[in-house]
Amino acid sequence: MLQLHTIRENKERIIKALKKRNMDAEPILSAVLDLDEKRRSLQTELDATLAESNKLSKEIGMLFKSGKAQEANALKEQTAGLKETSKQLGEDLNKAAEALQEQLYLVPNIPHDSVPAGNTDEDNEEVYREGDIPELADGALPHWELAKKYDIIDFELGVKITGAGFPVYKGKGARLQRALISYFLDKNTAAGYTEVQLPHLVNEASGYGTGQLPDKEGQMYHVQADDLYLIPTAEVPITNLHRDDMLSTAELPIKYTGYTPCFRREAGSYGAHVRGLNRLHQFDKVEVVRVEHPEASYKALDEMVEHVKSILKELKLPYRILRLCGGDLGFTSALTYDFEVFSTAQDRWLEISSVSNFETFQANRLKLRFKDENGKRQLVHTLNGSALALPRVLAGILENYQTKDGIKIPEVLVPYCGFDRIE
RNA sequence: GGAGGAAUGGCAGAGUGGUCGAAUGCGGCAGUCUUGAAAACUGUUGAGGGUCACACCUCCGGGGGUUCGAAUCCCUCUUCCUCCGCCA
Repeated sequence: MLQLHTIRENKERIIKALKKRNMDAEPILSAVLDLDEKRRSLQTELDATLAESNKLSKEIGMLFKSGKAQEANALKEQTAGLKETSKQLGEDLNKAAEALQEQLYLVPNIPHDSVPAGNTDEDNEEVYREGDIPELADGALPHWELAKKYDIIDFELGVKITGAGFPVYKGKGARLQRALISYFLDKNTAAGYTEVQLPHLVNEASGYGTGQLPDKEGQMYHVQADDLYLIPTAEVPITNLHRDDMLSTAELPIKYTGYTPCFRREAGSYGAHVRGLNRLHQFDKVEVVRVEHPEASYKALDEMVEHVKSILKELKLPYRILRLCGGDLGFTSALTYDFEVFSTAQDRWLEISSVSNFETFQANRLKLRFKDENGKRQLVHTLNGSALALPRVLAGILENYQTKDGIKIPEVLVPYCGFDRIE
């Protein structure tokens, strides 16, 4: 959520920046500013009315104390009208504030200057590429075939016990998955991130805090009986750890890493591109989250990018980094880098990490602030990234490391797996 | 799940209808003293809105109500504690 004063002072600049998202923000920003003005004038009016009745109440109190009951009772009659007025103003004020909030929730974050214009993922800008794309022998298989061949992931069993998009990992498949989680967590904690284990269900306030609500309500699983949501990413519980906090500069930066399953309804997406592990309703992910001083946040973003690079390098997977264009940029993000590994057998790139700076967008919703060097309260910047998302990394490993008679395990994972081949 | 109790400023803890946004202690900040530090002493110190700055308004877990007036009374929700039951 953007801050009102930012909109008041930078309307034209914001409109221009939001054009990168292919959005004409003029109407909504004007509506926001109108509602803001309305809200404030109602507030002023209400304040004046309340000040008047407060004054009268005090007088009445003093009169009673000094035994002048009659005069007091006479004053009482004067308060009736004020009461009526303030009640009405209060209602109007609430309505205006609600309408304002509603509009404000619809405004996406302002893209960073470096965000390229563009409409779709085809307009994303490749900024880095590393690793050789292996030449596979004839008969190389996509991972869902490999999964079947070596009996390491069973999609049909998942369908039986739950539904499509809930795979069952078996034997060395399950072990490899667990190995990846441990390896990622070890890498992240070595880089200074504090490991946390989190609830996999969150309440409504948390959903609003990180921006999944209200705009992405349909993408989360909702447990109606208790009004809780299954987390779509660890970002939600982690970032909300600091909701409503007032931090000191000494506490910054805060760095967390956490492994959780992630649940996404992904309603309406079916077809060839979602086969196998490519898109699931439940998947595992290790996330990193940072809470930063505003002046340090872009340096932090670069650090996160370098960190993810170091992991992919160790796994020896061919990957590229994209700077997302305005049209592809997430609602809450100011700047996002996507990491994609090349899936040899599918001959396409698979997104395995997304690293973003949200600047103050989430912090404003979260009321997550700190006292700066001058003792002034400021919103922090929040950032997060996957390090890494499991299924597509697994797909990449299976496909890129396959040989005629088995799948090799990347060297760094062998100690975690306890085996070096899947046959 | 049942029965009781509680929720107040960074923390602890007073306050049961009228200058209470809230005593007191601790902590924080500033100063005096000191070569420096500690101790002691003095002052200062909640948040949000609003204003150039004041004024002013709101906030004592959330929501609603009674009253001229609510931290204080009533209803309701949430959370925590104690006891009982159940349980990995």
